[in-house]
Amino acid sequence: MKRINKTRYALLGMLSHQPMSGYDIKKALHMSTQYFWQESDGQIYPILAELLKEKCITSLAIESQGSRTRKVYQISSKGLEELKDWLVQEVVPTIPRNELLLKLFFGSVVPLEITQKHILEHQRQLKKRLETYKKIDQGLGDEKSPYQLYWQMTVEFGKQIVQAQLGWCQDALKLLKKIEQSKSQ
Amino acid sequence: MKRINKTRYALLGMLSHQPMSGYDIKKALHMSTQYFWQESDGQIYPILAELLKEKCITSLAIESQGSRTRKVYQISSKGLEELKDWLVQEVVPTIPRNELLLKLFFGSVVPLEITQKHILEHQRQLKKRLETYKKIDQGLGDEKSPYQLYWQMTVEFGKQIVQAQLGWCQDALKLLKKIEQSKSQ
DNA sequence: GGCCACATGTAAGCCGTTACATGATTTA
DNA sequence: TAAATCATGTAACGGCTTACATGTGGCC
Repeated sequence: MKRINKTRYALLGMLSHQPMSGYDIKKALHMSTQYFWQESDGQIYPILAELLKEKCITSLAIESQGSRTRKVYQISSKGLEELKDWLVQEVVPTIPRNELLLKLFFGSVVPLEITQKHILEHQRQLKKRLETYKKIDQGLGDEKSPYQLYWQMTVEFGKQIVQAQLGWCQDALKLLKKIEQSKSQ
Repeated sequence: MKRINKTRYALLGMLSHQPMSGYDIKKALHMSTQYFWQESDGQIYPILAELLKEKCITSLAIESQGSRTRKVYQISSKGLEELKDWLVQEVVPTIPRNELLLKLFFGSVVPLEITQKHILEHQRQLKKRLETYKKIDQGLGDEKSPYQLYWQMTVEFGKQIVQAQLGWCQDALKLLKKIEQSKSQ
């Protein structure tokens, strides 16, 4: 089974919302999908060039100010078809690696406090993330453009996951404390 | 910042529990960490050889039956130190990509039913996964070896996450149905 | 003047999966 | 006798990150 480059679709997808430059896409991804999809420079620019060559996108404008250029791209009908073809295909399930859980799994090798620290740090980050979600929610406001609704759904997903993890953190910390006490006796 | 090969630590970690062959490790990973850490053949065998050369593990036994050989490895004190060094280091937070959410995010590009189908399929898989967790729980039973407790914690994590996602699936499906009805009027 | 954001790109190189190669043993 | 499991390995290749390279414009 050939692996497909999903970056293509992330780029096409963003351009399906509105014409943008590579830099714009990067920023937009950071704003909206930061917790489930990121792209790096090393991917964005080369693949954008590829898409242009394949006529999946067209160069809408090249704005120049001095030696500073800005290339704005627009999705073409061919690109839109390709995007749709991918969107209707079944999601290929993949198991992401979780380093925290791997360290936890081998927790018996190190002192209990190490695991405790990892969980506390995770908890801290989760709380920060919840704040970000709240800000996004406010930004989304009551507008209901067709794609803001779908955005909202992904944010809701993130919130649920984070809250579940926060719950787990509490339980795990409690359990560790209990073990700690039973050992010190 | 150099990227470090975490497969090393997954292998060392498994060997810290007990001596095993590459094939054993693969099976053990599948049994215990399948939902947050997997390794493929193409990684396991070469890295096992590397670890042996660096004396982080030793070859405990080479059992042969005909032309079928089985190499059992044991972690060395050097390997154990390396494992511990990694375990105490802070977890580097990484955002895993989520293809389901990406397709959802671009949901406005395709008919509503497509998104519905993706979520239903996800729901189906989550339910299957819950069953697996229950089986693992039964297998873990009441034994309390030092590392089974940590295993339990990772299983608990998985269960929480899955349940949160199942809740989200219901909400999302309800929302989609509402939109569907308001459109058909 | 210095820092940050804007803006586009290239190159190196690891990481990891997939497919290939090989063959024995057990089980239905 | 066919299929599944046991068992170890290699090769190809793509994906992706990181670091490098370069320069402008605005703000404090």
